[in-house]
Amino acid sequence: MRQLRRPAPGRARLSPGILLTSERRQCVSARTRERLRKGDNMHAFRSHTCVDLNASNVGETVRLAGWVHRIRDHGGVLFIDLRDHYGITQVLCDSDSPVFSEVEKLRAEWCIRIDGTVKARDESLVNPKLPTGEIEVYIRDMEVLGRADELPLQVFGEQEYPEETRLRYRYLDLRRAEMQKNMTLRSDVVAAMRRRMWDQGFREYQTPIITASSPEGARDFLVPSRLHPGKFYALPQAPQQFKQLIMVSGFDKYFQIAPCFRDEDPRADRSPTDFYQLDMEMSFVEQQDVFDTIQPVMKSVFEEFGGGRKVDDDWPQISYADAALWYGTDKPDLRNPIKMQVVSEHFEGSGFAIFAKLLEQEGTQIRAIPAPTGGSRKFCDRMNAFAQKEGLPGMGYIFWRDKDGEMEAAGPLAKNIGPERTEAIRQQLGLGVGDAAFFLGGKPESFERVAGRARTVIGDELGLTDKERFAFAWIVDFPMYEKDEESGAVDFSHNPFSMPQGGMEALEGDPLDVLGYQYDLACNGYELISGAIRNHRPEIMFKAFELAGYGEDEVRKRFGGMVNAFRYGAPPHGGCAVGIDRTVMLLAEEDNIREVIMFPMNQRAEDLMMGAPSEPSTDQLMELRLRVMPEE
RNA sequence: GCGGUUGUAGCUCAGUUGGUUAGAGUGCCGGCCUGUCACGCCGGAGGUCGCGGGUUCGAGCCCCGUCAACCGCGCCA
Repeated sequence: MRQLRRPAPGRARLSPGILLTSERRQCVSARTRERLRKGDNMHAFRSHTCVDLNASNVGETVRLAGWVHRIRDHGGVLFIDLRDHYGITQVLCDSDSPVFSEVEKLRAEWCIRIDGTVKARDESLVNPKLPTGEIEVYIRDMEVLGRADELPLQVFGEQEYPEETRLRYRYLDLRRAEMQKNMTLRSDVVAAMRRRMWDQGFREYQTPIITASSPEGARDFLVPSRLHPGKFYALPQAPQQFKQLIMVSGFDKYFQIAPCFRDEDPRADRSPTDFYQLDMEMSFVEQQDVFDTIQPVMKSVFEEFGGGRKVDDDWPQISYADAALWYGTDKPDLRNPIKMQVVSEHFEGSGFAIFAKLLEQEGTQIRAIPAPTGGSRKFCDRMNAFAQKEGLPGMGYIFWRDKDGEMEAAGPLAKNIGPERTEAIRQQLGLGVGDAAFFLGGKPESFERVAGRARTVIGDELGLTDKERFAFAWIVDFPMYEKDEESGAVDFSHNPFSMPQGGMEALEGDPLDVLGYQYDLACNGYELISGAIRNHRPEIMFKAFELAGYGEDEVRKRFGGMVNAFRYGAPPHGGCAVGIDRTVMLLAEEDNIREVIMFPMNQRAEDLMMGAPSEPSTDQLMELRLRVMPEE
């Protein structure tokens, strides 16, 4: 029987038996079939992959298959870089070869099979950049397996292409080295996550993809029901309720590499339509138990696949309130050492009228962003311009410089508030000559986010942020509720199924003071994990929903399945979900999530390659008893 | 829905103060070349300067509108 050569240890393996023999017969050429009849013992397409051959194979007759990566035509001799998933082998051909005239016609990205002899390269001709660089294969036979039209994008080289082109011809884009690397990295990361969850006693269980719409989250994707005209299924935004039901069902430790579907507008770090989570849930645990379980999984994945970048040992737990104050975001980048501070007292009744007047209003604050080494007017003006671009009136600043051996505070603010207040601020922030500080005022929610972005830009521009590092932080104590600024209505700020800290008693007071056992993991400015200890007590859940304006009937109607389940001995439980796409994005050093997804949607949630979304046929609509409303 | 940036050859980009026939590199096609590995050399094709309107003797360049792409805001329990 024809056999593939066993790949060398440590190399990627060729999956055996991709096609059954009978199927394989149909896709080989007449010429190959002829050869097989003659007792040629070779596999129909290849005896080795394009990474396999080295000096030890010299003299062997081999068969290779792959894509024409690059052709160098010297007239009398042709060099071809033959590429497959595993590597590149230089094959060559001169006018003595029986197939020279056919090889001359080859073009980039044609898929071919060649037979040939492995030859040692002269020492001066060895290519140290290739694992196969010691040898080359002299072509004695060649078969075109798949011709290629003129290419809309080159596989060879590092030319950049518009994303529209890349997505429309994704199969070509994916042939490129960078994408092959990203996709195999992703596969390896997922395998590692699975292995580590199993090692910790978790089992993987599947949950439905077609399910019921769940309110109070992102927008659902709806699926019309043919058997129940006028009714709709929904694709799950996450297997949230199912995993909780798995806990009620007594399985103790669950995980799943779960697809999640949300009909939301995309961002660079957010895929529209669908994305993947490492979803996990466990029974009889408190918050710290969840951290202790998932933290080693994440840490080891980052250590294994992080390309040698440092992975912090200390993962601090920071309250949501502190994160907002210090970093202006609930997903801080701790590689950036800058911490913001409240400096209101130094501006109360000061000569800087804008801030002094502001502070007379209820709920206002002045906060400072210290900027060590940022002490030049040029830099300060640039940051001020940044704040204006972000929609703020501007950012006041003070910077400290040396004047005749004495420290001098400069900038418009320093003049207005006088030397004593300026000095007090400097001492509070721990700054000195050559440093600067920026100031923002108002109601925190009005400037916090811009302040957070300014902190990031300052850290980047001053080179304070260590890029060769993964810095993690658990963000804890999220508020259960928030008030809608316009309507004044109280609603859940995060997961409505989270257990409020303090239980039933806590729900008797001001809802806005209630914190939840709800947590995120931030890494380098991205939210990688979100999770919670769940509310498994029906009476507390009804109360929690009541505060957000949902009556018991409403809750039963919408979450009836889960609420009922909690009446039959629900265990305390909690868990979290890891954003797989974002994790891989960080590991691959990409800043766009589409670089680590094989077939992503574009920015308008369209698949240009497959043509999604598309209009249904009239028959399909009839069957579903749907009619499309014309556009206004 | 809103804001920012970009839009010139298949691709990456240049294009001066508004002034002759809009360029380069790369890719493509043809020719030459027996040691290249980003091969080299010669030649060629390839353009509705995103689209529409305006100002002007004259617009790739200025103005207005519009479309598309990306990034961000809203949104993302």
